[in-house]
Amino acid sequence: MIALVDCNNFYVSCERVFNPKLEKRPVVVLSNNDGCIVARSEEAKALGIPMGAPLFQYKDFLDKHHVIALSSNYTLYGDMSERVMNTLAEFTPNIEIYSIDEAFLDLSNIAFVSKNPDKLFEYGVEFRSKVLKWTGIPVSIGIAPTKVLAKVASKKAKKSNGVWVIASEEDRVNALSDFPVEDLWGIGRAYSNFLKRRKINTALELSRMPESWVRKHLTVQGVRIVKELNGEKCLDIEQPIPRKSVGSQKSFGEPQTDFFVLFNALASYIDECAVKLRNQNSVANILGIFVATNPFNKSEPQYFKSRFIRLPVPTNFTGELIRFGYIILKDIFKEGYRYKRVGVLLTGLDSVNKLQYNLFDKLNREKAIKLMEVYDSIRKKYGKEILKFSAQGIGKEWKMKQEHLSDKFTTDWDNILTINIQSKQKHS
DNA sequence: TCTGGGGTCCTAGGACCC
DNA sequence: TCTGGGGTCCTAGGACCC
Repeated sequence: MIALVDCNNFYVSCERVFNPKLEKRPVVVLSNNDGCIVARSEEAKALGIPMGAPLFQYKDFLDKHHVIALSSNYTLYGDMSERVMNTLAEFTPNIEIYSIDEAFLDLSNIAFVSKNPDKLFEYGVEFRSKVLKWTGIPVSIGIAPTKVLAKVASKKAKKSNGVWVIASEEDRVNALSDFPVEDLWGIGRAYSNFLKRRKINTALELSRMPESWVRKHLTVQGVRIVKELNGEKCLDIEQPIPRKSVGSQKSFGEPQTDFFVLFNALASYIDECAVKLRNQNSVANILGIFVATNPFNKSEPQYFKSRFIRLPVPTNFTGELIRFGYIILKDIFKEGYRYKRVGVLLTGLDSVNKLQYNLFDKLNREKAIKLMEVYDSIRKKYGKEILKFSAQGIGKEWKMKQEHLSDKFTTDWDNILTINIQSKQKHS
């Protein structure tokens, strides 16, 4: 059996751990630049605030209903996620961290489960209360024979008491018969529109479609979903593998027109990516850069341009990547546009060990590697702001908007939580 | 005026290799 | 008149996930 553990309203729950005033009140967390609503408490969902709604369209509504809006604090969420995952890993080493707030667990090697196969629900309940106690984060747990069914079970769990088990054939048919097809893992908007046009509305109905039909219209991924819905395992608990690409793109707080402002931002994004490459011992063969205006602003001239190059030597050296980034940006940047975004994508990743050198290489690679080791260790110890490439600049023009940011409670000593105990009783 | 960011997988066509 | 087969890489687009 497989368990899917999914944190409830994760970003909101992280904020609530450190700010109890947010309990039982409608709370939303915003995307970068305070642009869209990307997480909602149950109270906020009950008010009918949709996922992904632009903040400016809902500002009045939020004020009217006293909804608290917070900027996203990824430093905090990342650290809280690690705590949750470490707690899960205490139960079984066979765990796949699927996203910042979700993990699949293989229950087959857990002694209690194999000894008491009929007590999965009780096991889930205990599991859930342990995670809550240890981390402060409420989770939902779905337990089933396949990943897709475990996903279904976890959604069911969210709407009941936090735990849902699909064990028998009867459980399976019951769970799928009223499960909307658009809520299935792997069925997005395009596919669900397509299926509904053909009167396939529930997961059970989809599970009964012939394989050839599914293959034709939903590709092999659809076939896997259907098989898993029928209890046939197609998707394994996966061990972490190195990423195949690393990218970074961010909207500016304000539109930018100056080449060097774009270049400063680009250099910063390249640095972020290069750090990720070094952390997983990868080098990139291909570097891609793009620039874009704001596609929502129909009244302004639009411009989007991207260009990819193959690097002469695969690399993860920030300085070298910035140098090539500059050349590409020079090439694709056009004067006279109000740019909203610049981005970088590094692909064709290889392991450092497979590195092929170039006969005409002028860079002292050994020195570059040592330099980056020092660079990374200093920044790890004293924070990312302590040391930068000059190309990143010191300007704040392009930085994103974060007007309602909470503190880094768990990762910065200066932000550690203080608690004022106020009591009327003197000897409490 | 204001609309996120970081990923994966699949398909299909064309260029090119031997 | 009749013109193969097996493969990779690249690009672009579309779908999906959180």
